[in-house]
Amino acid sequence: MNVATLERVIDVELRHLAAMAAIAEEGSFGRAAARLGYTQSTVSQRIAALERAVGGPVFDRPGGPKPVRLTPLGSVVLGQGRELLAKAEALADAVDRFKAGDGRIDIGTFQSVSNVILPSVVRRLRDEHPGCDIRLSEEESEQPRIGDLDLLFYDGRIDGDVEHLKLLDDPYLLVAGAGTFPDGPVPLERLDGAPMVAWPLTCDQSSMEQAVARSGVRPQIVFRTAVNDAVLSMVRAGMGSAVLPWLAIHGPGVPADDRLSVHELRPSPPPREIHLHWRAGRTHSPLAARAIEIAVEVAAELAPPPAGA
Amino acid sequence: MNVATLERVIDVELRHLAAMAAIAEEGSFGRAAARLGYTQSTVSQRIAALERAVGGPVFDRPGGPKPVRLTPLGSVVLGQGRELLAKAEALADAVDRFKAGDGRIDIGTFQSVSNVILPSVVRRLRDEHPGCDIRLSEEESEQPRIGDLDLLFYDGRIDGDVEHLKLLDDPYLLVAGAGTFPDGPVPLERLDGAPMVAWPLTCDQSSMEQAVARSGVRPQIVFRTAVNDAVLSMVRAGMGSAVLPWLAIHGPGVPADDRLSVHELRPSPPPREIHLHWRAGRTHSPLAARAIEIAVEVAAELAPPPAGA
DNA sequence: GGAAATCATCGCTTTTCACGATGGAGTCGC
DNA sequence: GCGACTCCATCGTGAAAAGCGATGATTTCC
Repeated sequence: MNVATLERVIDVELRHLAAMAAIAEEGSFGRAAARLGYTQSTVSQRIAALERAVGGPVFDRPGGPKPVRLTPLGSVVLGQGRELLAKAEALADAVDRFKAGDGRIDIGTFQSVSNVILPSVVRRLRDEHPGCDIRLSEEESEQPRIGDLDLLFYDGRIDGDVEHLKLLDDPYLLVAGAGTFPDGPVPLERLDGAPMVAWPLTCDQSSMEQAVARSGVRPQIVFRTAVNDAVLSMVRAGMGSAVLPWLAIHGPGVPADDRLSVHELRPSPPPREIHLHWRAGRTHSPLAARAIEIAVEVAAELAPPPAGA
Repeated sequence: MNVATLERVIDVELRHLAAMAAIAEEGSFGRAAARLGYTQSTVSQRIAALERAVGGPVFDRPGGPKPVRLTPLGSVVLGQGRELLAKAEALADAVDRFKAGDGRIDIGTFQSVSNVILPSVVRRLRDEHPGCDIRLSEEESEQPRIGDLDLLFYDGRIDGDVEHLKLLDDPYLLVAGAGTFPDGPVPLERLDGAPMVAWPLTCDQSSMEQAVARSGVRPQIVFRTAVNDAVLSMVRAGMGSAVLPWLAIHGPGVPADDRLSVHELRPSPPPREIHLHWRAGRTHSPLAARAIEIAVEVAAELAPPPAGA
């Protein structure tokens, strides 16, 4: 009960308890040693160390072929020790599961930007790791924050300590009601003063409109909505044309529609870049690492956006 | 995920986890080291060992004055690790409590033999160790078994692998209705053919009666009951006399009674010996060790039985 | 760009671990 | 009884690890 003893108690080690449990089950130091793959003398010393740590004998050794038996102190130690060993095994299991790719991943996405990529990523990730816990969050704030997210899809730069990977260039195209413009590329200046439908000024939309404005072209924005289908419907209805990224027009989930015609712009505004972000200097979980790989694959598999064509 | 890794996971040690927890709380290897009383290089190596064991980094070290941060793997390990540390602390507490004398003790007693000693023992033990868990069992079988009992009071020999300690000699005395015999010692042969009340033939009763019989004296047993008060009442009622141990007559709880007279017998049968038994070769719990001491004290404090007087 | 803070690494000493061999203690069978 | 057997403790040895102090590399802040 002195101080030395109290300090000693924390010196119990998992090996000691494992040896003790094996002995209690086998009834013999030697058999326990064989089971654990050690020699008898090693096991004997481990128990001696354990007994030093707890401050008293944990086994009575009758000698001869009689099995050793727990002392009352030994019962206390082993009772708690088994729980400790169970927790240790739980830790090992948790680590293994983690390394197998189970676990949780938090992915952020903003606006409807990444909705053509993220579903495929999620589907493949779930297929590979059925036990994983994928959480998506779509913050609608102007300035996205990476916060505690593992990964963040966004089409612009994030401030803060962030690394990023460009998934793809998504060029802007002009969508107009069929017959509004002749087939083929449309000169950008044709949009000056033209009625247009557009997304709100978030994400890359501002950059694109600023680029257009720098060319001296000032379209007349007659309606803004974040709902992509609404934009296309308005174009169909003749309310105006729209400049939209390739993915928003040809992406999965956008049906072909012969009431619309799509044109390149000359000169073309700089394409929207879709990036995948994560906090700098952070080690990825296997799940996050795989998610990045999958995102790259998915981006590459999308029909290659007409780079300069 | 290979075999080597799997084997490694059980190599996590409590010190590694303690270091990890301290670092996670302090945000720095160096401060954690100071808190734990080690040097920074030692803590650094402990974490390196832990990372080897779990197969990956548990902290991201941004470098410079930025605090280190858990990796996803680190979160998993620390989450489980804290539980492990809590269990280890629980083990230490349990050991300390055990050594302080808390815990459980199983005491066996048989017949009413020890009922004058045991209550005092229990009272003193509870006073010293309020948290202790004292369990008494009174088996009524002919042959007492020590089983899993820590201590067993009995007035005879126990077979099996048992050590014992003689608490006291309890001499037999003759109890008769006042006036049945003249004051002073009574010759044993006066009991030949005399009506007598007696205990059942358990414990030392058989030995005593056999000893009497070997002297050629054959009393007439007119009633047997294990209830001591009933024996005395029958003697008072004139049904006969009785040969009872000193404790059964003068023990606590037996009121003085001038309708009874007590005599020594000449020759006196061998005294009943009250023993305390425990399984041979077993280490006692502190509680059991103290109980033995107390039992000896209590036995000594009983008014000394008239040895030969 | 320099100062400060932080963790990793190296060389070194001390302690611990694990082994094989030996010895002492107890049990069982003849 | 008396040897054969089984069991655990201990000793000596070599390898591994813990712990320390000093040094170095990297990053942040001023």
